Amino acid sequence: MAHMLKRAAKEAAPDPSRHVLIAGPTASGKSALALEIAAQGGGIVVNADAIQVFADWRILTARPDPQDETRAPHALYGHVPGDTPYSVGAWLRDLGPLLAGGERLIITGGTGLYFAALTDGLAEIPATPPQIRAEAMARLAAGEQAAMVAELDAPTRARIDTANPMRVQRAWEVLRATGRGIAAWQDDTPPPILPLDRVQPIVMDAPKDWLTPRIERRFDAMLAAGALDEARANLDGWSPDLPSSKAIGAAELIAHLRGELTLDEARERATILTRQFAKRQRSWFRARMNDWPRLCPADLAPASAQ
RNA sequence: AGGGGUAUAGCUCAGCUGGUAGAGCGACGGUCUCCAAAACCGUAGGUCGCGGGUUCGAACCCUGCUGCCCCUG
Repeated sequence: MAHMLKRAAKEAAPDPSRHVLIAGPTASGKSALALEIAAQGGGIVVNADAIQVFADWRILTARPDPQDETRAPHALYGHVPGDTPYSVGAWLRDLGPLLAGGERLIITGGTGLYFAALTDGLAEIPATPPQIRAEAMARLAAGEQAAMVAELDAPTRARIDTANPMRVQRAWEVLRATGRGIAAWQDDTPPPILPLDRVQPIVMDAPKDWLTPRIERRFDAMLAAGALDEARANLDGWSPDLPSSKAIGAAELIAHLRGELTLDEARERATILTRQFAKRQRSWFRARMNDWPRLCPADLAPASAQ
């Protein structure tokens, strides 16, 4: 099996001078492939996952472990405190110095939006002042979504999903903070930092029936690796509003420690959420990365491996 | 064994005085240019435990049976 991985790495990323992009759903074996590619051609493994950037919940978010980190340099993993807001824009900015460093990057993760920002570009919109975002969230909480939609400029209103509070909030705060509609900003999106034709992209095409049991096994492996101790360490002062609290399973493990869920219930809930998340990832990859070379991880990893 | 209760979607349950069924969760599909492991949209699925009866018409009323729960022995 290991030689299958070696061969796949060689075929997927034959040019050691070019950056590699590895996208794939959770638990699809991206990290193993990234490490193999690094072993063959060198490079820094760079995180492209919105939640693995956070320092807390290392085990639960399946970040590379210390042993993995001895096999290749890693970047943008766990470099943000769990209570600090983060976003695609922040990630692109963090990526800048790495790209300027000249070393080959192996950008690996499951956040489709991050890859889209990288290969398609991201509108350069000034950061929203915290007070304006707070106002937007307060109005949404007050049930004023329809009114906020009505306040948007027409092009933006036509473009965004007005039923989606997150999108309404974003569009509203951009208009409010900059005086210009988000649609106009997006129309001025600069060229991408890494056009697809300058990198070696790979998307893991993991069959659902192969992935589901892996997701379940991985959650048990996380528990065995100390996920509950991690939850215990995060218990004091934990809040669902913290940026890192979006890690799947965090709320469930905390609830279990508080005696609100049995461990089995927490496990059941967390694995369901993970499967649903993987489905959303596959939707994105199918729709937006159709032109990326596909790699079926079922062909190169033994079913028992995690 | 006797008394009482209950049986409706994969799961938990709604369904007023009879007009052939709904929700939440799950499942499945999709959307998404700055909270994206987020948020949102859509679809499917039920011989209403089984049989008989009353009625123009039964998930609902009557009756027999079966399963489960509680109480008493």
